[in-house]
Amino acid sequence: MLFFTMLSSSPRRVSASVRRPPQKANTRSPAFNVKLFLDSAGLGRKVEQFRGKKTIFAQGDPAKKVMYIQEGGVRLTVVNESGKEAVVAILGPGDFFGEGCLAGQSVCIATATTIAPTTVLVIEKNEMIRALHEEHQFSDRFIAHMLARNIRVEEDLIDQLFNSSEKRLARTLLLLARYGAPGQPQNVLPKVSQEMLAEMIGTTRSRVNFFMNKFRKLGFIQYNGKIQINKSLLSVVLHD
Amino acid sequence: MLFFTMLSSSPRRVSASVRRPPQKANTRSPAFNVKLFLDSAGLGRKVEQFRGKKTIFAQGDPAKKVMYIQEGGVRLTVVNESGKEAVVAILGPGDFFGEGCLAGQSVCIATATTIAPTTVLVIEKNEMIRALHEEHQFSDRFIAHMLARNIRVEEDLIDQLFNSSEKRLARTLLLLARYGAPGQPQNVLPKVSQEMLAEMIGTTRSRVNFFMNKFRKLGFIQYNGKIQINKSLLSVVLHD
DNA sequence: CATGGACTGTGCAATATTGAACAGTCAGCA
DNA sequence: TGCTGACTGTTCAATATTGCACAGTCCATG
Repeated sequence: MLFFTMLSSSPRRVSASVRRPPQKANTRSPAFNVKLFLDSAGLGRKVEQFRGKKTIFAQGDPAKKVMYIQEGGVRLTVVNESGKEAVVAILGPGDFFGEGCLAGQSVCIATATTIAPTTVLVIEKNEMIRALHEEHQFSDRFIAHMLARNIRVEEDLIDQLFNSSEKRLARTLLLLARYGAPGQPQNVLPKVSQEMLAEMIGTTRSRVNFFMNKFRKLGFIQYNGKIQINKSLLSVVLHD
Repeated sequence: MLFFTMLSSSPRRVSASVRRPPQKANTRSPAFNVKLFLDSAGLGRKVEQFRGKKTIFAQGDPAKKVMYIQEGGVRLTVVNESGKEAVVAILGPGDFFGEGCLAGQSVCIATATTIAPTTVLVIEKNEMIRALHEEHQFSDRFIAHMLARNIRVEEDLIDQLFNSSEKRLARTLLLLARYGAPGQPQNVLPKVSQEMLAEMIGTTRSRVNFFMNKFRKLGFIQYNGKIQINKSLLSVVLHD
């Protein structure tokens, strides 16, 4: 599961992607266990574990490995020349990342940071290429991942092109609600600061604060400590 | 080659993607000819040709086929509830599209329109899945395509998150210059209207007009009939 | 030649968005 | 207890952006 914990608020951030619920990626090939496959193929011997918020790789690092998330969550961010930061994706168990190197990218375009206790399998680029070429099930699985990932990024792009920050905020709140906070009713959000929300939808805290208060006045959300949303009312925002 | 011709200007459009030069996609697996492969595998028997601007499939149509562009160019667009239109991608020879159905999408999320005389191979979803599973070279090729496509969309997303419309315009002009107009020096752009530019970068014609005139005053571009750009000066805009 | 269609150039009022500042709340901690 | 850090609430002025409307240019076509 993902926990949206606070980050050291060094650079401003903007973002666009909220991970869809993990089952999407996980149930695509229910009969195929990537971890088992990698083990038996002699790959994925290398397992790395991270506690808390650690950097797995940073923007600009040489790109030579593909990662597979076994457990936990990872955020991919990119920074501007001016120090602004954008969250490109938030990934969970069953997702690959760092696969850009397969397409010839020699350096990482993004920084990968864990956002929860996380276990990843590390696969060398060359091993990955070989496995993709030789192992049907594995390449099927990877293709499924890329297709899903692509759809996700495209949705984010379309969201940015079409929607006002008000709608993007409403959409993000609804997406976050699908995770729920651990042990809370389904309409309670995991802990997220307004600044984090601003990063996630690609705007400023000012704006988020403005809309959060607006939504509150209109009864779309309530909060004191926990953020609760009224899904049906919030959905209305999305459709004008 | 791509020609940026005018469209009937029915709905307003916003967009984000300018196709990178075709060689990128085409040289990835120089030894492998998708057309030949599909022929020999008994796939791709179905070839469709389009002259001028035709709709290959429309948003909302049932999604059952994957297309492979042999020749020409295709634009993918999405429309809003409010009739606004976004150009999600502009594709050329060697690109696949409609591959969303492989990930379980039952209807097309985008409309595919040809923007030049175009030939596409049509592959049934089931045939595609089989070929991907069984033919190494074909799945390699497809993975390469998906990786490249993904990087492209991510770049567009990052561009939207970070950049002002002024920078996006500058970036788009530079990208367009890489095509060049047929038979013109490399700094002459293919024919594009300001409205089209607005669609491509996700803003309004007002804005584009404003910046085009600004760029002209500053000597970054000239035009009368043909748009010429000064690459080095325009690049400066990108880096503040 | 006259017309209509498709663009560009302009201007402008109505909004939307940014960026920064400052006070107030709350929890953990020396 | 008093501090500090991390948030939220609330301002506000400076810009940026949208959405029109209207005139002027160019070009193909009847």
